[in-house]
Amino acid sequence: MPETPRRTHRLSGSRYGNRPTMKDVAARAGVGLKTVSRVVNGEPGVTPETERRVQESIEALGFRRNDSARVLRKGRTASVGLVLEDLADPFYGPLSRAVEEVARAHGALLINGSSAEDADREQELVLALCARRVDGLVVIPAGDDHRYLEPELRAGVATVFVDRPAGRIDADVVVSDNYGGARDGVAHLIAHGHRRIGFIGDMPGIHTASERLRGYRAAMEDAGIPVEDAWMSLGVTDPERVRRATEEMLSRPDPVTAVFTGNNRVTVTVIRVLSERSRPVALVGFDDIELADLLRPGLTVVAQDSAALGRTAAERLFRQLDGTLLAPERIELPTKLITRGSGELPPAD
Amino acid sequence: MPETPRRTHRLSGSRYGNRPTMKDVAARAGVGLKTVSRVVNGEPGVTPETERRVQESIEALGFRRNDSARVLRKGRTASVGLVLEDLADPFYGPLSRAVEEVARAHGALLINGSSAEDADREQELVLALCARRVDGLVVIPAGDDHRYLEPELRAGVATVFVDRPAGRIDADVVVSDNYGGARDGVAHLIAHGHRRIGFIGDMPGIHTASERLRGYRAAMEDAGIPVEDAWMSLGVTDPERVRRATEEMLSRPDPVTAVFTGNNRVTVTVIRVLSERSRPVALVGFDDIELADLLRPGLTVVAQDSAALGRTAAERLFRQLDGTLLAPERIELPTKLITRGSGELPPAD
DNA sequence: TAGAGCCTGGACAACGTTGTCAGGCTCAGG
DNA sequence: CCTGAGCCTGACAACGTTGTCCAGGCTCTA
Repeated sequence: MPETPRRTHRLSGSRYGNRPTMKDVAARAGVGLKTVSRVVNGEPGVTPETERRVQESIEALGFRRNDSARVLRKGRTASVGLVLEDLADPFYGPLSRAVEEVARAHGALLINGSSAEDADREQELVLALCARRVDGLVVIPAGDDHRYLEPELRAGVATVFVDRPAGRIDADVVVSDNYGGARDGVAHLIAHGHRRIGFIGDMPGIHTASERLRGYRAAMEDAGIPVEDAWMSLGVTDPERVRRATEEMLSRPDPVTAVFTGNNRVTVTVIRVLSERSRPVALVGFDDIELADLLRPGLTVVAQDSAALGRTAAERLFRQLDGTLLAPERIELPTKLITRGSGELPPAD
Repeated sequence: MPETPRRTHRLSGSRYGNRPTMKDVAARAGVGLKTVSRVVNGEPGVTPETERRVQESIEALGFRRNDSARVLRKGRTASVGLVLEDLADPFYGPLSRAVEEVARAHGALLINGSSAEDADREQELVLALCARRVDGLVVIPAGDDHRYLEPELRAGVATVFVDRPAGRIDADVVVSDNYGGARDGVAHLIAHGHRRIGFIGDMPGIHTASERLRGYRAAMEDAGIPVEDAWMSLGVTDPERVRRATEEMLSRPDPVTAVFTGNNRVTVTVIRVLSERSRPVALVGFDDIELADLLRPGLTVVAQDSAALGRTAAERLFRQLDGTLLAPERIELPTKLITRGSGELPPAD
């Protein structure tokens, strides 16, 4: 990481960090160093009069305790790290916020970083957080090998993986029921008379994607419908390619009459494609989308509760820190089918 | 803040934080402490052979440098703080991500917190970040008095306010052209023949809200249209009340034929109300919304570029840290009118 | 009035790292 | 063989805080 060595000063001559310390406060108040510490931390054993003098001194100097030093001494940082894929994705906003709320309730701050779906960057971020000695880590994995975390786990850094399981280590995991959700969603389409159903999802290397694909296959098999390869498009996620994939499925001599989309980004693009066509095509998407109810037809989705994922993970994290928790566990949260119209369209054969 | 005093241990007897230090690494490798430091920091002056031994030792022990100690020594934390209103709001996701990207380019981590639109909580968060000695702060203000930051500014903590100006202190500010954007949006409605135009926005105490209201009034005045009080609904933001306010405007003997909404949350609710009515009502909203193009009619908006706000602020922050920057400045980013249909509906008189 | 016990305050070490500085080694040149 | 230059290496202090421990002064009682 690039350092910034040179630094001209914004203020006259004073060094950066030339901030008042407890020593300065003590000198000004005419008390000992430790007395200031006691006042700052609300410890007992200080006369009201002394306390007043110290407080006045703190105000006057604009003193703020240096938590780096405190952490060094105490061993706990009262901060937790969150590594996710992309904060700008509407799926992660509520998740992050939920983690933050739980952290706040435990008096901890949240440091977060986006891995941009890159395993190396994930590791770099996680290790940077560990170097800062966060008390705990919530990780939405990008990579599939997390053995690099072994020393941290051994050292007692609380760790919870969310949305996707950890790779090659034994750790707490909180995930949605991707398999069951997808199966239900596809079964819903089948129940409305569809037999030729397309699936557009992410690379099967991604755990959530492969689980959803598995759910799709299971629903089809349950209904005794053989799946044709041409109905599935995997690893396709950028808008242009999703568009092409969708159009191909719809232009076959035997076109699909319904589509199941594997995540919110894919869903959005497919909606665009379908909205340009006259023949109605049924659609169920994985992940809810804002305004889904305002589309015509309304969008039927398999919704996962991203805030609940974050909350559950964070609560588990702090239970690890309490020592309340023993063995790593895998928690699966249910998904919910929300019908709004697009999934209930009959096949246009 | 509540501390968690008790703590049972996850691992056998070892204290938490009983992690290897440079001293341990040094002992195992049979070298001096400082030599380890040199290897860890890539400083020159270490024999390849010595370096190898040290590296081996680091691997074996799972050593990670303790950045708290490092920070204490060096004075810089290589982290910046971001305080915003609510990470779960789609407006802030891209903003936060943009700040993170710039920080990353400068080798810094991002710590963020949500103020939940509460001035006390904002201050609490900001001071917590200062206690951690973040190098810089990006703040989306909830409160309107930031004099509590004076000691930090004096101490050289880089600070940039975004989206709304700072209160009672002199600091860098990056905002959208709320006034101009609203004026353009309303003028757009007027240009399409509307004269009775409603405005639904947040409390005028919020800077962005009052600026947008000012823009509304200006556009009306420019067109020589006297504004009636009943056309304006201020400080109304929760869905139920927005709904009522909208319905009242539309049910008057002289109903409004168009509505200008002051932020994305209001817009969404108004869309819902309008979609239930048969008579078409024109709508222009402040802030873009995902899928706005898929609605029928498409939603016309005054869009601000939240990522650009974040990027601009963060870049300015690091220029402060470079010492490149001198006087605090106010930067205004333009907004963009995106026409998609709802704003071009003619008045249904 | 003296002694016991309590309350307040402060001196000191320690946390893990980095900057400074000096010592020891090697090697070339005289 | 000696000297000096140059390269590695490590001892030590310092960063700002908190935990431990002790001293001094006070109050209260016998």
